Amino acid sequence: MNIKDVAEVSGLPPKTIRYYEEIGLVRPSRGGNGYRAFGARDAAKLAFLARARSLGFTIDDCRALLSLYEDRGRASADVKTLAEERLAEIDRKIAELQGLKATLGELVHRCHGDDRPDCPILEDLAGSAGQSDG
Amino acid sequence: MNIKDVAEVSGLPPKTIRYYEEIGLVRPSRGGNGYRAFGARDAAKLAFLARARSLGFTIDDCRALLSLYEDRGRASADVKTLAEERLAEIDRKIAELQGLKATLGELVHRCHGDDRPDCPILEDLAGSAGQSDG
DNA sequence: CCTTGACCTTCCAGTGACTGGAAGGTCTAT
DNA sequence: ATAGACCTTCCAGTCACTGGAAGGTCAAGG
Repeated sequence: MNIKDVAEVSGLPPKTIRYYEEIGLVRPSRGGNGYRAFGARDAAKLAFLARARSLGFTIDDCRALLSLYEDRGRASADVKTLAEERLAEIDRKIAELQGLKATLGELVHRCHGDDRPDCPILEDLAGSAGQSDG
Repeated sequence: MNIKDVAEVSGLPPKTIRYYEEIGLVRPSRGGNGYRAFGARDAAKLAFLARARSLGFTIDDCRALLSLYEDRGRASADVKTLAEERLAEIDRKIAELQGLKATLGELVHRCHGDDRPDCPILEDLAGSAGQSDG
């Protein structure tokens, strides 16, 4: 399999696959012409990576996950721990975004949004300072 | 005001303030010794930037917001539009994270997390491919 | 054999928004 | 004079790619 085929199978762009080789996530063999030659196991690994990345795991997580994935004697607890950490981070981000949404939503709600210059959004951004008209 | 003072007033680290100067967001004057000299208006501008960034506006948004902020004849509708776009993006991100959370949460829930190797999380990541034991 | 065009290769640079660190100048107090 | 806190610039790194240039390879068609 050349890189374009494995890209289609795995759902990752060729550029990303080359990058993953560069950082040591995959190690495809090479043909006599210098082309990368991907086997079914490479393809599976890349699909695994694509899925893990899409679930919000970092590249470092993926590295750990991959070695767990390939370790027949792994403990599922190790995987679960990683996933729980990711979950906690996702929760943190959601909470942060909801805070942002509340603040910004309130500001938008209070702004009449017409052709006059007075605007609660700018007033909030300016805070208590910078109200001079200099 | 030297950079450290304006950093304390605005809540932005000195490095970030230098960066903001580099990209043209602020233009502090300089003393005879080459030190940046920040006035009250610079401080207000930086505080404005800190607040806008913390609300999720990009640097480009901030640029637009700043020029609106300094334009006495602005239309509040322009500000509102920007804020609404940011709000929509926040909503998109929240939805995406909630999807992630649902999927990952379900996987975590189904993983017993003990010292045995079988793990629904890895099975999901692997998808239908790559189930060989080679 | 030659051309076309799709593929492949490597290498370099850029993204966003900083952040860290090195090397060196300035200020203030003692 | 010296210490230490501050300031300056410049370069490199972060994260995970992504774009593009320059050039090599392959398969099909004439």
